[in-house]
Amino acid sequence: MDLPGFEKHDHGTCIREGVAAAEAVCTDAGLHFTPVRRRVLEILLEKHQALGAYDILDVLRTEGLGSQPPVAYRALDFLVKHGFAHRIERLNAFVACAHPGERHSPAFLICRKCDKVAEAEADPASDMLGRSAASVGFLIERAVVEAEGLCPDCREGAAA
Amino acid sequence: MDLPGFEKHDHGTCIREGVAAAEAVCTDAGLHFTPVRRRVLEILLEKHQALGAYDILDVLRTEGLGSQPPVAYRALDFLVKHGFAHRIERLNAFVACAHPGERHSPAFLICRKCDKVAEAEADPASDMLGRSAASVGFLIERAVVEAEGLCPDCREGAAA
DNA sequence: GTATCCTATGTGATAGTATAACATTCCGCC
DNA sequence: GGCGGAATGTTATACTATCACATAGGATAC
Repeated sequence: MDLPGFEKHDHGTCIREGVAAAEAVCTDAGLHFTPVRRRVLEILLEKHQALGAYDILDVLRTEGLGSQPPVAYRALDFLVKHGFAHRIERLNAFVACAHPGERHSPAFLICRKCDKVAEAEADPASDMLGRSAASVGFLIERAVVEAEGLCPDCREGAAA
Repeated sequence: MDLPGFEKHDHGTCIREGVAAAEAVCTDAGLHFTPVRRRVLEILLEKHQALGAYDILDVLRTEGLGSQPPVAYRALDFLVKHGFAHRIERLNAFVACAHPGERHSPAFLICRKCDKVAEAEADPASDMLGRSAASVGFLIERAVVEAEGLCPDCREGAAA
C-alpha cells in the first residue's frame, strides 16, 4: 500500500496531479471548477496536513478571494462532496484526497507530533466492524476511520 | 457480538449497572465520583444516543447542578478519560460506555434516522487499517471508528 | 437581444462547540 | 487550625459552522 503522506515523493507533482485530476473529473461531470475551489484544493495539496476552514480562509483573504467563512466552507463542501478532499472529524479539519476520482472509503493515519495525515484504504465491509454491523443488521453507509499515533519519522526521534 | 443499543433489553438495568460499574472503578482507583459526574453519567445512560455537551448542561441547569459550559465539559472529560463514556467525533457528542471497566477500543454504529448509537469492538491492529499502518511503521495509539447508516429498526420502516 | 433561470459568490449576523483564566470552596491530612 | 490538592463557580472568549438575503454571471428559451 502507498501512503503518500509518509513517504518521500516529488511534492510538486502531487499538487499538479491533484489539481489536474480534479479538473478532469469536473470537466467530465459538468461541474464548475471555479477559481476559489481550485485555489482551496491547491492550498490543501500544499501540505499533507489537515487544515481548518479558518486557516484556509486566512489564505484566501490575503489573496482577495474571499473574506467570510461561507466562502471557505462552500468551497470545502464542494471538494468533499465530489471526493477531492476529505474532512477529518477528529480535527475539525480538511485534507486533499490522495486518490481523487477513484471510489474509495478512506481511512486516515494522523501523526499527533508532526500533524501529517496519510490516507489509507479501509473497506468497512471487510473488517471487524463490518462483520459486527452485518450480524445485527446495521446498514453502513459511510464510515469514519481515523487513527491517531506516531508516524515513522516521529517515532524515531522520540521515545514518547 | 452484543450491541446493546439495538437490542431489546431492560434499560433500567443498563443505567443501574453503568453507574455501579463506574462507582466500583472509582472506589478502586481512588477517583472522586462526585454528584455532577454521577449525574452526567446517568443522563448519558438514559438514552442510547449521543448527547451534546450543551444538552447535558441544560439538564444540569434545571437541577441546579451547574450552569456554565465548563461544568459539563469537566464532567465529560472525567468520564471519557476514565472510560465511562466516549466522545463521538462525528457528532461532537458523547455516549455512555457500554463496557465500562474493560479495556477496549470502541467502534460505533450511528443510526442517521433515530440517532441511536451502538458500541461495538474494533481492534485496530486486526483489520486492514492496522495492517496498512504496520506496513509503513505508523504506531496507532488510538482509533476513531464511527460508522453511519441505518439501524435494523429504521431499515425496516424506510426504503430510503 | 432580452427575459429567465440556475449556479456561484459577497456579506452580515448568529448559532453551536469548547476552553482559558482566575476565584472560591471543600475535604483530608499534618 | 493551617496547608495542599482536587473540584467547582463564574466570566469571558476562542474556535467552528451555518443562516439568510443580496448580487453577479453565464446558459438557454423565446
